[in-house]
Amino acid sequence: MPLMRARTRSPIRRRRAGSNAIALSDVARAAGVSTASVSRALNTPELVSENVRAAVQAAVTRLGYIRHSAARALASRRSMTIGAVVPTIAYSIFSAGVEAIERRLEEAGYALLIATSDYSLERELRQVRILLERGVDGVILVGRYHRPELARMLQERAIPYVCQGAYEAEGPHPCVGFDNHAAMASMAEYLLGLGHRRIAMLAGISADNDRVIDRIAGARAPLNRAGLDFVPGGLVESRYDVAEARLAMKRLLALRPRPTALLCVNDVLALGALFEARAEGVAVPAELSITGFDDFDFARNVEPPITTLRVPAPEMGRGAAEQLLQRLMGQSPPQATLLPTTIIARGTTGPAPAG
Amino acid sequence: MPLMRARTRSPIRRRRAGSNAIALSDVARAAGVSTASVSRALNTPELVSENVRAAVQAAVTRLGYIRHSAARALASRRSMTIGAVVPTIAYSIFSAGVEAIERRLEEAGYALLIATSDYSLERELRQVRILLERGVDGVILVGRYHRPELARMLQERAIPYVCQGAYEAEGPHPCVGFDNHAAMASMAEYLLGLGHRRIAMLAGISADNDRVIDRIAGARAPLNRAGLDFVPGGLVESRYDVAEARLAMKRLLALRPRPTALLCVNDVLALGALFEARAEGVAVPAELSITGFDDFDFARNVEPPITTLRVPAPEMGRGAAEQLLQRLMGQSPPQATLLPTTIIARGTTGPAPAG
DNA sequence: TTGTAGGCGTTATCAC
DNA sequence: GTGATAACGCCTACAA
Repeated sequence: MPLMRARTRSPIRRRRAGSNAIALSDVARAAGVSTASVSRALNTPELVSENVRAAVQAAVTRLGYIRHSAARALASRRSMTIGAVVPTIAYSIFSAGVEAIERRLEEAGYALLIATSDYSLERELRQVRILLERGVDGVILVGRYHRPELARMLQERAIPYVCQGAYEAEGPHPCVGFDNHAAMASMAEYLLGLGHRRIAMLAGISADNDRVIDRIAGARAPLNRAGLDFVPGGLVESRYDVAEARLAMKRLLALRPRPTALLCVNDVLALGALFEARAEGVAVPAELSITGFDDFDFARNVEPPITTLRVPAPEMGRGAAEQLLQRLMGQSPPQATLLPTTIIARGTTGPAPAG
Repeated sequence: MPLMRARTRSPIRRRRAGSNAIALSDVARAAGVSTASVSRALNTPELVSENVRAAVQAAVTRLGYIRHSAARALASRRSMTIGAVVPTIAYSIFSAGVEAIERRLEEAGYALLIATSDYSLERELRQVRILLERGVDGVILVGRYHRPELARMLQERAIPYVCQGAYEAEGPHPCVGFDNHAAMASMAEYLLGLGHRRIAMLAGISADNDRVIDRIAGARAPLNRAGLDFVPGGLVESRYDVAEARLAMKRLLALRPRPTALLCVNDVLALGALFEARAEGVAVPAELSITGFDDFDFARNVEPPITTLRVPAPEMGRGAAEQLLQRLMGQSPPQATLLPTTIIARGTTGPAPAG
């Protein structure tokens, strides 16, 4: 009996440093009930008598007890935490989405761990690994493209996930979003309808980015159907930054003959294009029509207000959270949810100039 | 020996549902070492032999082991998680700060739990309570004003915290930021120096918001020294939203005689003011000078570019994270860190019109 | 409805 | 440098 020996040798009970915080057992003692009852009173009050509930409640407030979620997570095998990986939160479309996710999760008692991928799928994968270490119960991603290991890791651990901001009816990933291809196609058709034939495109960096790729292809489709394409040299990529967009726009404005219309992949790019056009003395929309994408705050307030396409960012965030919560409760929501987008015609577009 | 009895009764070892994931003990078995050695190989590799390190490493990758941070948190009494409460992440100044915080924390192996207060101190307090339940090791807040219970809760649990975006040399809270009063005072002096005497102010909602209050007082100070004040009816509050700012600006433009200069509490408000002025045909800066605050992306790109005051948002975020990390490592960084701001004179300000 | 007690996956203490 | 093994604070199957 080596155990006895050990006990005999060091009769003083071993204690780890710094366990000073009030624990559930302290509440139990104060309330004169068992720890199980305290746990139940806190988590499933309907399973406990009125007396116990009141006593526990009183003890909790008196002692200022705060639950220890690491211990809960360990024992219950659920962390009540969701992870989200977004490209950046510095662009209002994403931050609006994240805020919506957070609000919905908060209602359900979940916390949100946010990580940024900086538009890199490799970094996205690393971030998901970190989120898994953190024991998230579910994951929210952006877009259709992901490293194959990512889904594998998630599926192996049976961690539900939802991709937001894109839509793919038959795709491998659950998603809630809109059809980027169709949306941009409708914008291109709108320009064609205005009589434009010389059309250019200011895109984001397409590497790793399905939304950009879909939007470029979406713009091209109706052009091709009309026997057209972007003007030669008329497809330029730029980071999502007004200053960079202006630089890219410089190149587009140097094309001869100049395009009469420009499709931008988002509103930041459109804003940069608009500023640069104005600085170069190019009249918008008289000489050049410009379209945005997203409908962020400033789109409607610049002069002229930007014609753009409203993207349902908060609805997507809320929808993604909702779908994840349903999965977490064992339900089977639809694999893909399609949200609508609308073209908002404002002041930066007009009929193609004559000639 | 009741234990023996129990064992005899149910000889099959009890197993909780779903403990399917690979645990550290699995790695230990695979590597042929003890769990203690695995733990050491992972956390303090310098304390184990090369052999053990290699064997553990191999087993980890072969099994696809991922650490269980709840268990780590429980055993080590540190969650390696920091909480941050910001008013909103939908405004680029805050999202830039949050991104900077996140980057620095990531380097140090900490995760960031983000919560929003929506500019309410009450909600901020609730969010901190939730963060404490989550077992955060430290907290980052915004501003000087907080509910007294907040600091008490944090101090009771010895959770370090830092307030960001404001500066108070002798204040009760550790902080890293700049002096809102002084910054806005310098802007007011700048306008006085341009000869303006009829000055108005477009402020944010001042309730619960020390930054707004400090900036209003800061603007007033040099005016008062010059025997002036805002023009009657010339102090208006608005939410941080371009549309709302335009509404507020309408009232300011209706004042007679009209102010010749307007101090805005941030760039969003300045942008709204600028748009509204233009819509009303008021020439900026010929008839009216407008100043912003923050220097967000669009400030330099609108036409005319906005005169504003650069706020070191990423530096504050990084600095706050840094200071917290130091506290977590048992160091004692300065209680208050002051960061510089600079006026950036651009196109929305000019000399006061004659007469 | 309530209590008992084992186990969740790690870390850290102790002994070697 | 390494191994054995008590905690860590809570949840929950089971028994009463």
